Amino acid sequence: MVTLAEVAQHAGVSASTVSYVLSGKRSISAGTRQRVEQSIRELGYHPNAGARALAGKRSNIIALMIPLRTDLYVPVMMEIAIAVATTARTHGYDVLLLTGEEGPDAVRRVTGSGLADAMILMDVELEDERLPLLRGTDQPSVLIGLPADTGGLTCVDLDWSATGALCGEHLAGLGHRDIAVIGEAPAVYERHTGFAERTLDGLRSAARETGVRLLHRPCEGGYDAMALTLARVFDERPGTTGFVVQNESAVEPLLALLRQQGRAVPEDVSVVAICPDQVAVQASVRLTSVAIPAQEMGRRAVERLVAKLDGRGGDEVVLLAPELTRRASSGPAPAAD
Amino acid sequence: MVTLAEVAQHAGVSASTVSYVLSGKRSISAGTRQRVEQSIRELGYHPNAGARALAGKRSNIIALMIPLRTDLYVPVMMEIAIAVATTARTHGYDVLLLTGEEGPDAVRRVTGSGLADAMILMDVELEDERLPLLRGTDQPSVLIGLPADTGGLTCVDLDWSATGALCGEHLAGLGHRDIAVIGEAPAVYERHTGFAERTLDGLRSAARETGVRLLHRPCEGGYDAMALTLARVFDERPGTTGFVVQNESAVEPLLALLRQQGRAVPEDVSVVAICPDQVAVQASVRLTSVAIPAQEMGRRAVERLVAKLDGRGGDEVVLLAPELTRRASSGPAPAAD
DNA sequence: ATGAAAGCGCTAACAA
DNA sequence: TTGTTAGCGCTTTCAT
Repeated sequence: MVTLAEVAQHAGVSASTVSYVLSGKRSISAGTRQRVEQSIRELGYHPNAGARALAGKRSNIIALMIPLRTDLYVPVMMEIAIAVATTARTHGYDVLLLTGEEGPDAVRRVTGSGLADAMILMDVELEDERLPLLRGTDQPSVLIGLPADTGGLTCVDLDWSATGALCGEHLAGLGHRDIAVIGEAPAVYERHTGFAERTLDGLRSAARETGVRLLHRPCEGGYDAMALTLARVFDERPGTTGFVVQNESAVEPLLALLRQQGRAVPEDVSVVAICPDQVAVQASVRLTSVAIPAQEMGRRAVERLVAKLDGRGGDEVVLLAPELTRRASSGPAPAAD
Repeated sequence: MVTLAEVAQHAGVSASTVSYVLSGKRSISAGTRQRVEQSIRELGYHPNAGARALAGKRSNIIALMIPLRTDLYVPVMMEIAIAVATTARTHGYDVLLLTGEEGPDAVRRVTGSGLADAMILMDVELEDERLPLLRGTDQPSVLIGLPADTGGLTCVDLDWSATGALCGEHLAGLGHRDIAVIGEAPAVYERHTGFAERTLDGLRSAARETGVRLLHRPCEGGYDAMALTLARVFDERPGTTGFVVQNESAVEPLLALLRQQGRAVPEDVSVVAICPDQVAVQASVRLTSVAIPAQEMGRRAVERLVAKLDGRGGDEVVLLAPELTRRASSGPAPAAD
C-alpha cells in the first residue's frame, strides 16, 4: 500500500505539501505540483479513506436509506438510487446503501459513527419515526418524499397534488364527467406514504372546480384484482369514461380488460397514467401520462445535500412540477347517449 | 462527539479495555464489562468508523457495483441489492453503492483507498474489463453472473443453462414439437452478458435430446415489437405451440396478442416464462415459470464474500439450481390436425 | 511557497 | 484480567 509519506519522499517534498497538492487548499509552485503529481501517478497512490475521515472529520460519504419493501415503484426507486450514486460521485461523494430494515437505528449508527457526512431518506411516511432523530442532529439530510410536518427539514418530491390536478383537468377538459381513480394497494394508503393522499387531494380539487364526479378505488394490482375493481367501478358508475391510474401493476391489466369488454381506448374510455415514461410507452396503448421524474429527484436531492454540506442554503421544500404527456390513450369523451 | 477515551474514563478503565469489550478479542471480567457497557449506553457512544478503519485496517464495508443501465431486470437488480445490504448488515458490514459508470476505475479507487474491504460485482459480462483488476488484487470479490473464464474468481449465478434445459424439457414433455424462444433485446446479446447465451444453450441441448424444433427471436419488448416478432414466428413456423419467454417486458404483450389472435393459453399454445415470481403471478394468465432467485443470489454472494474475508473458503463457482413452477400457462400440446 | 509536528480516535502488541 | 503505548495515514495549524 502506497502512503502519502512515500509519495512525499519520492517527490522530495514534505508530507504536507503532498496533502496540499491534493486538496488545493494552498498555492503550490508549478514545478512542485508537477513532481508530486508525477510521483502519485508512478506509485499509483490512493489516499486512505479511513485516515482521511479521521483527520479531516468528513468521510465524503452520503448515506442513502432505501425502503425495504419491493412492492412499490421498484424501478423508480432503483432509478433514484442510481441517480443519487452518479450525482454524488460528481461531487466527490460515495454512497452508502442502507435499507429500511434497521429503521431509526441506522440513522443513529451512521450519524454517531461518522460513517457518512449526510443522508438521504427515501419512502418517507407522513409521520416518519426517523424524523425526530434528523431534527435532533446537526447532520445534514434530505428527504425524498414529504412528511406531514416539513418544519426544519429539506425535502424533494414530485408535486403530487399538482399531478392529481393535472390529470383531472386533462380529462375534464376533454369532456369527461365521470372519472375513476385506480390507486395503489390499500396497504400503501394505510402506510400513510403521503404521495397517494396528495394525488387524491389534487384530483378532488380539480374535480370540484370542473364539476366532475370522482370515484376512487385502491387496487392490489395484477389481472384478477383489477378485474374485480373494474367490475365494481362500472357497476357503481356505469357512465365512467375516464380513468386515472396510479399503480404500475394495474396499468396493463386495465387495458387488457377494457379491450376484452369491447371498450375502445380512447374512443370509449380515456386513460391517464401516473407512472414512469418507460411503462407509458411500452404499454399496449401508448399512454397519456404524468411521468415520475426519478432521476431528477435523485439529482436534486444530492445537490441540496451538497449545498448544505458546503454551508450554502438551508431547509427548503423542493416540489417538482409535473408534466403531462399526451399520447394515444386519452381523447374527447364520447357523446352522451 | 463521544470518544472511546471518554467512555473509558467514565467507566474507570483504560481505553484498551473498552476496545476489547467492544471487539470481544480478550476476556473481560463480568463486572468490568457491565460498567463499560453501562457507560457506553449512558454516553451514547458510537465508535468512529474512520479511526477504526485506520487502526484496524478494515473498513467493514463491502462495495456493490450495480449496472448503470435500467433496461434489464430492474426489479431483480433491486432485489439483489437489497438482499446484499441486509445480509451484509447481518455480518456487520455496510454496503457502498457503486454504479457501473466509473467502470474499472471504481475498482481501483475502492481497492486503493481501503474504502471497502471487498466487492461484489453485478451484471458481469463474458469478457468483463474489470476482471483483470480483480485477479491482480488481493481484495476478495464475488461476481454475480458468470464471465467466460472463471479461473481464480468466485461467482454466484442462477444455472441459466439448466434453466433453459428445464423449460425445454417441460414443453417437450407436454408434447410440444415446435418451440419459439422470445429473448431479450438484441442489445443484451450484443453485450455478451452470458446469461442469455447460456439459457439458449440449455434450450438447444434439451431440444436436441427431445427432438424438438427451436426458433429463437430476440425482442425489444413492449407491445409493438412483440407483435412484429410474433407475426414472424408464426409466419416461419405456423405449427408453433410452445413459447419460452425470457424478457419481462414481452410477457404481457405476448399474452395479449395471443388472446387477440384467438389462441387460447394453454389449450392452443403453452407459455413458459423466465422471470421473477411476482411477474409470473400477476400476469393475465398465471404463468408457468422459472423464477430468478434474486434474494438468494444476493445472500449467497455476501456469504461467500464474508467467508473469504474470514479466511475461510476460496474461489468457487456457485450455480443455483433452477426451479420450474407449473401454473396455468402450460399444458399438453393440442392434437395435431 | 514549503516544512515540521501535533493530533484525529482507535487497535493491538507488549507489559504487568 | 487489565493497563500502557506505539502507531495507522492523513489534515492542519504554526513556523519559516
